[in-house]
Amino acid sequence: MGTDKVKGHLDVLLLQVLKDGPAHGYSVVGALRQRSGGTFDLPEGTIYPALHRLEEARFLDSDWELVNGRRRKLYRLTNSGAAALVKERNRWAEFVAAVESVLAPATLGSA
Amino acid sequence: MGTDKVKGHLDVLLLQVLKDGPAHGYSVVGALRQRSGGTFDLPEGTIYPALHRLEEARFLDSDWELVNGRRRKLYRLTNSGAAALVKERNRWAEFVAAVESVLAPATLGSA
DNA sequence: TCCCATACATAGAAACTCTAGGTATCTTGA
DNA sequence: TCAAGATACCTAGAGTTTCTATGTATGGGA
Repeated sequence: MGTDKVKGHLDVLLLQVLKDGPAHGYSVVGALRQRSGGTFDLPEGTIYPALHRLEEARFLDSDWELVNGRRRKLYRLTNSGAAALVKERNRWAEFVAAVESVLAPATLGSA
Repeated sequence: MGTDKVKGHLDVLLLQVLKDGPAHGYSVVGALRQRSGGTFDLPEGTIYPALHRLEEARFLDSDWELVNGRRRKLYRLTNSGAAALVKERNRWAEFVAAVESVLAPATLGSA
């Protein structure tokens, strides 16, 4: 059915998590789950393509790591990614404000 | 490019607007624009199919009106639609809380 | 008379996320 | 030892939503 939990806001979430420190994809899944209190329990099939997309947009770059015989792709926020994060956070704030003002009862008078 | 302003939250918005009084599609466009302070300036191609979808889900029902020689389809919230609105508003609140907690800086300690 | 606002509608494109698979390594426990 | 589960990566295709583009029709104002 496509539950669609993040509703088009994945990018801000990923950029923010990576702003708080470099991380690899699999750990980002856990970070989002923890930081959202379990609400964002996203499948890997959501995270990996999104990270690729952000890397291609130059908002992230990456290096391969080898830890205990397992390879990891460590992502880091670029300067351009940090700028994008600021922009995306502003968009988010605007978006919330707009929805909230629609959800506010009309009877109170909008003026 | 697909600006995609409402990001999967159109339904709450429509249900709320119609909860505040019956309305026809074209006027809903204006209502959303006004109540969102111009942020949600949605094309008719977004609104009409969404209203059809909500009507098919029994959250709305409608009657044709004739006003000044122009026909209008007046939509009304059903009881089931009112219940859906409550549920959707709760979802929205949860969603905002989850995003905000991810956007809060990790350095403050999540515990 | 022509254009704009009003008022409806749909088809197809585009974007995003999820489902569902696949590979490989390390650890733990039976 | 061997199976299972956690770790860690990946992609193709489906599904949903929203937008673009287009079409029809009426009423009013310049």
